[in-house]
Amino acid sequence: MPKQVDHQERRETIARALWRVVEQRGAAQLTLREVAREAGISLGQLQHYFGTRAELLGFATDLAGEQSGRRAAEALAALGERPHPRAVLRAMLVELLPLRPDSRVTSRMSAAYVLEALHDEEVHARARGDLVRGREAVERVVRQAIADGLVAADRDPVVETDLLLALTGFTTLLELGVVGPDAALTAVDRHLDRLFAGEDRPGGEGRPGGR
Amino acid sequence: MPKQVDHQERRETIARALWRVVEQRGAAQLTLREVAREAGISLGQLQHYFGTRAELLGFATDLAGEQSGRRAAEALAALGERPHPRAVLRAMLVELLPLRPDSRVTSRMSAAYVLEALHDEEVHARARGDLVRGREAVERVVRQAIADGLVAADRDPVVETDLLLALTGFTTLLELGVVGPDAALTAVDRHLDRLFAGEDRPGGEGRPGGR
DNA sequence: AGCGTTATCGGTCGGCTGTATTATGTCAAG
DNA sequence: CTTGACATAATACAGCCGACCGATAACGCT
Repeated sequence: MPKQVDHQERRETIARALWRVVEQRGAAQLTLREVAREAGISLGQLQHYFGTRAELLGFATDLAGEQSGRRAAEALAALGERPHPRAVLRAMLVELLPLRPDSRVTSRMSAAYVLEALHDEEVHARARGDLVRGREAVERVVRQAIADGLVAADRDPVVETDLLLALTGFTTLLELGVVGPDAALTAVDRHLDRLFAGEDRPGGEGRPGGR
Repeated sequence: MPKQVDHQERRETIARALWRVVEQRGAAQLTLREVAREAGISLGQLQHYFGTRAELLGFATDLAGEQSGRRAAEALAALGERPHPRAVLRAMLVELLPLRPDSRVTSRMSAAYVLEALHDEEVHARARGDLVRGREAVERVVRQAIADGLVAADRDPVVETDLLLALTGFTTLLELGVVGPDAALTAVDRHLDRLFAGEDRPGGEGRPGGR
């Protein structure tokens, strides 16, 4: 069946098989043969589309990044024309947390990616660049919210941005089942409550949510 | 020199060599031969003390956990007889973040550990158990602080505990150099400020700290 | 002094890895 | 119908892995 084949589509199929391997079997089992088996193709065929292992890894991580970005953009678009900054920040955070299958895959991919980045100069630079860019996007929203009077003026935008990004620490807690999705979302909402509350509602209504 | 040898000490020496390998070369390079080279011993000798790779890994991670716990206990002891709960929580959080060489090692160890835990039933149970126990310790401090009136009574101890633990999300930001140690500490302090401030000081004095 | 125990080493084994090479099959254009 | 480019498969290969083994030597004890 070697009729002309859509290379890009083939490569994406293989990359998705790689994601499944990483998610289900772990980064240690990430071998060319395992990916080929998961994709239902032969090793030789895989190598026909990716000459080297590094090329496959780069393509798969890039695709995961794009996919994650696309989902974030869709979530933001669903918020309407001029969404409340609080909703924007919430959507960004929710997308980063492994709450739904889609974001769980990319979350695990980037976890393995970060771990490798600690010992690879080039990967480190790319991972750092991605994160810095994300940070800037969050900080812009925070600054605008302060300028619009939605967040108290004495809040330091740098500190608030850092605290928001640090909430991705829920990832570990969620993956290990220490907290449930509802508890994580409740905590995120409380944090956003306080960020946007000025001083009128420092606490919360106290719904019984949690864990 | 086969004079009688302190087995426990030998095993700890080897475990520390393993830590160095994980920290400097990465979890992917974690092989028996590499550890033996780092420890300056032969592969055969290493296997004399650890019959299997899994045994070595278990011992090394256990030791890392104990070490981390010991450092946390020391930090707490240094706070004096009846320390302020705020200082207790701060010390716990600081110990979890990769700010000093010691805690950076254990931080990376546990990062690799968590990543493997996602696909290994037994490792998952142990990692989860450790984290759950840590969570309970934090929640006890939070509840006591509320009972003592140091934290506003309308704060949900579960939510506050989750938010505190989520601050470990700074780990990734720190390791990739997206934020500096000073920025992370500033943000942690601000969060604790607000937790212990009731409603009199919802903001902060606004020192120029950061990044 | 002699013997059992412990420590250390080097080598070997089967297995798995990423990569490369070769062979076979399939299609479209000249 | 031939030719050549593409698709797929099968296999080879060199390297590293964890596990295992036997030889050797230094001690502790009797």
